[in-house]
Amino acid sequence: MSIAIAPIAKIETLPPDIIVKSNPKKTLYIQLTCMVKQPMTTAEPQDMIQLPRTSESDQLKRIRHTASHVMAMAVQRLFPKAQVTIGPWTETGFYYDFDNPEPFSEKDLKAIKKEMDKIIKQKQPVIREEVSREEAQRRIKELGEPYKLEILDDIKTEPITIYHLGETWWDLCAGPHIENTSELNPKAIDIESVAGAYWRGDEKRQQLQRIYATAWETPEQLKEYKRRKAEALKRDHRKLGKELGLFVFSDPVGPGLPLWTPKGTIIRSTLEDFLKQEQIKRGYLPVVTPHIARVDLFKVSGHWQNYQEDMFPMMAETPEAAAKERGFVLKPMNCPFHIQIYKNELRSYRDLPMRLAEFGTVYRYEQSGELGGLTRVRGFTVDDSHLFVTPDQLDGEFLSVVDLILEVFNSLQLKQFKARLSFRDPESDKYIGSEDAWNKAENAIRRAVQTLEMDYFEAPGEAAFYGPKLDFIFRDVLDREWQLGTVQVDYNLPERFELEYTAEDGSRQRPVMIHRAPFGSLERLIGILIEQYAGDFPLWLAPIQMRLMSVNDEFLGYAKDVAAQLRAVGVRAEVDTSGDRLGKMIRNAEKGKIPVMAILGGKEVESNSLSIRTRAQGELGAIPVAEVVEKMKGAIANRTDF
RNA sequence: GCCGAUGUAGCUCAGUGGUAGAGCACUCGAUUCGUAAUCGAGCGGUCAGGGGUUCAAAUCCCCUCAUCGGCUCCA
Repeated sequence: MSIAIAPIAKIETLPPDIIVKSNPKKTLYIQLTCMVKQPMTTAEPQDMIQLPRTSESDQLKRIRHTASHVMAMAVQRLFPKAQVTIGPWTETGFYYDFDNPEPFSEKDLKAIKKEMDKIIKQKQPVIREEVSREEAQRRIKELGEPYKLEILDDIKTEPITIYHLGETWWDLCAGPHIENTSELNPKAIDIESVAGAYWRGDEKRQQLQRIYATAWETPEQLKEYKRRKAEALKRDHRKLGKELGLFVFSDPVGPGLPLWTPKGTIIRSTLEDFLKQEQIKRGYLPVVTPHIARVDLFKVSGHWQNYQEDMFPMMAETPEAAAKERGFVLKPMNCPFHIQIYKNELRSYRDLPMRLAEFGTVYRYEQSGELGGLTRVRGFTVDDSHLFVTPDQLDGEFLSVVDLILEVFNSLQLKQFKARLSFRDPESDKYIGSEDAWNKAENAIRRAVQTLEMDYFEAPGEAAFYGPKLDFIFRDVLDREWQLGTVQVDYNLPERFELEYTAEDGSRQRPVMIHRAPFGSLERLIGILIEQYAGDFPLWLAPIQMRLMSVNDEFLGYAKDVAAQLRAVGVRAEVDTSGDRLGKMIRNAEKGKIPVMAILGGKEVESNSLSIRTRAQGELGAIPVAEVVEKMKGAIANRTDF
């Protein structure tokens, strides 16, 4: 079979992520992300000052390596009991992890910065030395720093390089460094924050104190970096969501359980309607399933065994039932429900592919420290669909799902993302199913991204326990990465639930499942969208699309009349009846980020027109009402601007 | 879950042991106004919740809850 894939609109991937994580498991991930096929550039606004990225600037690497040593030296001068561990650069700065009996306070950070400035002024030379493994071990033992011994064990090559800072302080380091601390500018360095971090990223091990800091070539770069950070904070979806009244969290309801206000709900349902339309075009079938089910359902799927800790506790009618694990649970996934619908009838190959789709709300008991805004919540809605396909249909269906997802991103102007092939970790035993099934599934995904000529990277160990995934990763304003869309190939759940269809020759065959969600989570998507648009939703998504303002209340009747005409054709229009002066009404509409404003007075009433002002373009002058109605209708339908 | 910080009116915030404040929002009154803030008055608080110290606690101490920054986790 062949499938038509629409040409993919220009897609920019995020630049490779080279932030070094303390978790050794993630080292591989870091290296692989560097291998994105074509290095892409970030869409930088026309800023006066270009900020270099550490990964692209040898000089910044040197500055940050040395600055981290200066910081570690300062800490050990002020806190003699502090042990040093690792201190890598990141894309925007560097950090250093210390084992200190007491956590560092804000005051300590200031003192550390002062001490750093002192060290820099002392013009300490940075001297590279190569030593043998034995010599390195001897010196570490002399110092009494056990963490360094562990680090040494990880360094596989010889000789071992040591960097000295002045006469007494040194650290294991691969470099490169600058030659003298006098090359650092204290005014281009800043200590930012302190946080706990586990040694080697392992929560069972010692928790260290991580100090985050940043260092630049010039004070101007530091200033610009801080300006951008402050700028980014303004578009934080938690801040904008509150200001624009899109959603709220309420203590009595509980953490991680967002309440959607009317304005936020309009955005939600508009997104839902948009995707439902796309799905109808592609032969999806709508289903609805309940929020709870017997725990047994999730025992068959394996979720109970794998994720019991992360599910809301089971509801049982009696203590006896609870003891026997007989009860109901809030669903953490929709797939077992859709599987039951599939199983309700004996399916023929003629029924396949069968694409069951639902906006299904799931509940997961996320760790308290993980909750945050809309990006990580305990109750969220997945634009979930499960495709039951014959093995022959797998490739074609997979491609058409990815095509849909890219189409969705394109419509939402989500242009920057990374495509991650989340495969199994060959070392781990948490995965169910046969080697053969996994290979088939992983190859299907690889074939798809290669057919589509997408930029992608492979991430071993990131697969779901039942199958590999193609994940679409986006960044928030604080540069944190979040998974939105996902497509998963699954041979295992059909096996566990004993799914079948009757083939052409009359034999019983097992279907393959594709799990897919373009949005991933409606909550997370809207969080990302708010930040992406900085609250300025495109016209078709804007909760209020037009506000009409009368220069005085003499013409309110006309305003209400026109608003009714607009609403009659599906435009979300409203009238400002506050009685405020025009300037104030405009200010309020601008602050509310309403895309189109219509001002009217005697002149407009006389000519049956509206004076249009858009947020994007400002004053457009008087336009006849009929034309405004048509333009609004057209722009909303075509998802364009007024 | 772990480390740290924070929690005062609907919102943004001031108030370091001695009578709870400001701006905006809201309500009322006046103003009828042409492209980002008209003027005036009024309403509004168990200072997150609970316990303790003190003659006296928003303020000091303890516990709980929530939020924020990290770490860990993420079907």
